[in-house]
Amino acid sequence: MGRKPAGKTLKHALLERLMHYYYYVTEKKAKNDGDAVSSQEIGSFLTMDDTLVRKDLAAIGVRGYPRVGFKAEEVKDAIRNVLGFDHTYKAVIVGAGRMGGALASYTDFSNYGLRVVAAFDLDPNKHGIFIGSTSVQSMENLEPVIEQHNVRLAILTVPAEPAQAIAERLVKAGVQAIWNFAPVTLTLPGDVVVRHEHISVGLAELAYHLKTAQEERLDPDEADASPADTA
Amino acid sequence: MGRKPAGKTLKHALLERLMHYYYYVTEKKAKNDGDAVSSQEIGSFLTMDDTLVRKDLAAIGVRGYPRVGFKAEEVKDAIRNVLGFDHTYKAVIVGAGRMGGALASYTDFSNYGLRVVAAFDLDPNKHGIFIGSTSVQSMENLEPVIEQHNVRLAILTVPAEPAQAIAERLVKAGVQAIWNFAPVTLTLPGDVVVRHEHISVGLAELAYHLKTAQEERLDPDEADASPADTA
DNA sequence: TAGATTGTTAATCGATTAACAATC
DNA sequence: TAGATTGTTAATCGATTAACAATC
Repeated sequence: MGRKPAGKTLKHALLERLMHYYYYVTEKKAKNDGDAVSSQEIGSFLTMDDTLVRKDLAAIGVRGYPRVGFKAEEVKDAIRNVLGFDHTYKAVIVGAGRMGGALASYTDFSNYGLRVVAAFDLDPNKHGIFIGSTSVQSMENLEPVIEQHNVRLAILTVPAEPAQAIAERLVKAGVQAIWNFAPVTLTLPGDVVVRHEHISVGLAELAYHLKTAQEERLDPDEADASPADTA
Repeated sequence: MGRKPAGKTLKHALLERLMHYYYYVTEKKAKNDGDAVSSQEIGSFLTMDDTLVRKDLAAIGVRGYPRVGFKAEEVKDAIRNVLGFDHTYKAVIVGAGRMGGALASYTDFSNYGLRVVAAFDLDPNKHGIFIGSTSVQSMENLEPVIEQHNVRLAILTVPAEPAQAIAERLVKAGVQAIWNFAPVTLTLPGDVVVRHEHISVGLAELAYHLKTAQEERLDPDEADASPADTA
């Protein structure tokens, strides 16, 4: 499973919160709404404790100013820095379906350093068409392109069935991180970073909350009952 | 902010784990790979403790069989049941861009009870085109359609700028849950369920891990140093 | 039966929050 | 200065894991 890094690695939840701070500060700057933010301001916007905001910012080395707050610019820079937005990450997209196309065209990603250098699809009918600004190639070229461009990141937007096999091929060719949109859980060596973007999880969660809200409306006093059917 | 439900509501992390279990059992059944699963088997596949798996399943009312494990079918049914996959959730999509199109065409969602009844876009040029199996309508029809179909769920795939205003319009028209793909954090009344699908968070996280891995390779002994620049 | 696996209580761990002193 | 806000230590809370008895 590869050795664990020495406890330095920032945790998922923290990274996610940092992104929320980043959005907030960026929007604030766009609105020209002063150049200082207080931890309380961020906290109440995101409905979280202001102490946690201060801790998080301290963890990435941002210092605040008593009586003033944090400089928006400094917060932004520190997050960019820690998350590596100023590096450029070359990536390939495998799977030129609608999701692949949507991601390839998402220009916003370039703000975060992503540069899609090639796209591939199993289906020969797709070869030559453009998604984003790259044309789709045959899977035969996968390994040569990855090696030539020294690509370390792959975006996987194929159907469930071929996903595992393609992921293994990507890793063998040198890819170190996979952003997986296929609805399967990939099994890969421990030193490969995998992010499962199981989009249905979001849907399931919303559906669950809708259902729960409705049931509470129907019988408000059952709110404490076991979630399983009583039958 | 609306009253808090009485502690019954399942937590985000648990729901996410349930989905992973669901994928696993579903794939296992597809492979015709026996009809019992042990907590250990699931745990080692997902690299998590088997006790947690048992706790989670207990929490949704599934009982295992000593010496056997859990019946795959029962696990699947319980999860479907708790997450409400057998309900049908009518939804509208607002924003017929690429992401909207990709989601509208994602037939997999029907497994989870989603039924897209209409799609809207601000751009008149898009009106009449099809995404998935629904044609795109003018935003003028938003409120009437929501009311007529009694829609409670909206998928928001518009750009950042109009997102907040449209979300408010949706809520006013009766929508109770919003699945937000716009890269902004929406501010809405506390009884509206919002799921922010900030796709860039995934990218940021991968980029961060890639960067960290690379730095460790460059100077393996600095692995404990402060994440902030030393300069 | 013996042995594997569940179910559950108790112990541990980590993350969040509360309290408050330090700072400008 | 007085007062607002940070920075940090200590207390709390909740989630995960360890241990082990119950079960078939």
